[in-house]
Amino acid sequence: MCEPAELPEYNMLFRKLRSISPLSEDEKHCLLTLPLHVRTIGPDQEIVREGDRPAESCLVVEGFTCRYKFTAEGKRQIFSFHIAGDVPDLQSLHLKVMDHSLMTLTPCKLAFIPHQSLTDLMRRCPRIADVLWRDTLIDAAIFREWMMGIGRRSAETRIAHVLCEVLVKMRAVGLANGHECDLPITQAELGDALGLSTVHVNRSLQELRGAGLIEWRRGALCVLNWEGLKKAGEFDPAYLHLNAEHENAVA
Amino acid sequence: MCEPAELPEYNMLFRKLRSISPLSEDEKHCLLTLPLHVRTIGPDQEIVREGDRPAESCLVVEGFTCRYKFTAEGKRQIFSFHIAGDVPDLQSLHLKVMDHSLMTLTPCKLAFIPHQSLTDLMRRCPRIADVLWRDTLIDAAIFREWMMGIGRRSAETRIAHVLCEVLVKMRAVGLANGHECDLPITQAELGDALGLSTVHVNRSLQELRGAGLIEWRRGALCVLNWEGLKKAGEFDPAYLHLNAEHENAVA
DNA sequence: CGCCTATTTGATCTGATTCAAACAATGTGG
DNA sequence: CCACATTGTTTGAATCAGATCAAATAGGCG
Repeated sequence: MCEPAELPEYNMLFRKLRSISPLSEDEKHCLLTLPLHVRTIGPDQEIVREGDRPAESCLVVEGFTCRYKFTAEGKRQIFSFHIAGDVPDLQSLHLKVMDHSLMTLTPCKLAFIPHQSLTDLMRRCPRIADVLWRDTLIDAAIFREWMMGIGRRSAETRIAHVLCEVLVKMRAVGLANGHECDLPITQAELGDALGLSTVHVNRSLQELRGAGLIEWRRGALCVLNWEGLKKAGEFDPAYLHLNAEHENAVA
Repeated sequence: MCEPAELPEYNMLFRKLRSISPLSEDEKHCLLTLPLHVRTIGPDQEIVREGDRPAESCLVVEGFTCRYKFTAEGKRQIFSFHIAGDVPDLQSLHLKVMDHSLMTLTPCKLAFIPHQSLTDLMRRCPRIADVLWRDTLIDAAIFREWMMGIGRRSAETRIAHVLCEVLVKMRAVGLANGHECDLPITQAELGDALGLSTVHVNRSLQELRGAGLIEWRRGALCVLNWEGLKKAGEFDPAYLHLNAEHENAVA
């Protein structure tokens, strides 16, 4: 048996929160009191469904998940991708009924946290409440950035942008080495996130590859020219509001 | 001189918060202790600019405002419209640097609230902190809904949807009579919000008018066929998470 | 090997953009 | 009260980014 602090579920949560706000030792210890129920789940599984009233929130410990919803005509819009450390349905703490669904994209290890435990934690440690609120606000900032992309930017720019975003987020929680990270999602999923058809995602990716900006094979993204990709994606990480003080801070 | 409770600034804030969560008399009185500095401002004026570090948040008392940002190529994306009762930059409480700008669309009466006062209020009255957090989460839900529209719905559907949204929000704070409300924005602004060109907004509006769903002249929107417009916009108000208990609750 | 899923390519079509110009409404100063 | 400027709406025509349809190729895996 190992110490709570070493368990990957606590570790990822800690890394995530530290990436958006400095945490004291006290606050770190506070986090370790959270009861987490870990569950392993396959790819393409629903975690929470639109209309549900969850009594717990889910921390991603391993794998990739996404939020999404379907149009009346059956078209899917993906609202966000989530990586280890994220708590994609934290909002259900204050919005009781889910207005969208949550699913795994890859096999995942998820840790479920009862809302009651979160409420207790935040009462004992108001600073953590602030950090969690901040996290939901950053979520909203990312939605805005995606809106901007979908509404006003070209397919190629959009794709470059989201690739930058994923890499920076992965780096912030220590899941990237250099300019490489896992990205085990399909082009169709990327299309559903960016409001593009699979075919067009494919052709735009070829442009980015052709320009020597990226490689992306077997679920691994490798950015060959970071400055070039940033420029192609009009990417400025300010909207991610990352904690500049900590070691994994972005370039 | 009139009682604080009757001043429109306190009244609109109260109505807004009540529209998303029940408020006790105590909490209502708590709100009245907030120091507000009211200012009147013309149309098309910047309130806060991307990069700013505001020390206060702004409550819309009268008029319409919007959040927005420009692409590298100078295209504007509007992220949200804000009506009386909204506090569009509440988030600056936890995200110090603005990642987008805020401007008036019409002449406005704005009430500025120092962050410190908000922090004090929330310490004294944690329920209000919860309601404000909830408000920022509803904001995010609206972003998701707009993303869905921009990414996956036709121009006509998008427009119908946002018109439904505005009417419901106006009704929730008592600013609509029946199926009519003010909507003093231009078609160009609507286009920037929905990722459409002005020309296409115009033609799509003609469809909606032709179908007998709406009238929209001289800054006033009149919905002639609510059920029809809801259907045309695939509109389901669940994502607005309005407080069903209170009198102005939606049909 | 054979199956299933993901990527890639080609051809065609279309919703929406762009450009350009006319028209309507509102406001302003003389 | 009217000429004129300004801003917003409307119309028409040409064009294009991206969708759709259809089929071929390539990986991964039991």
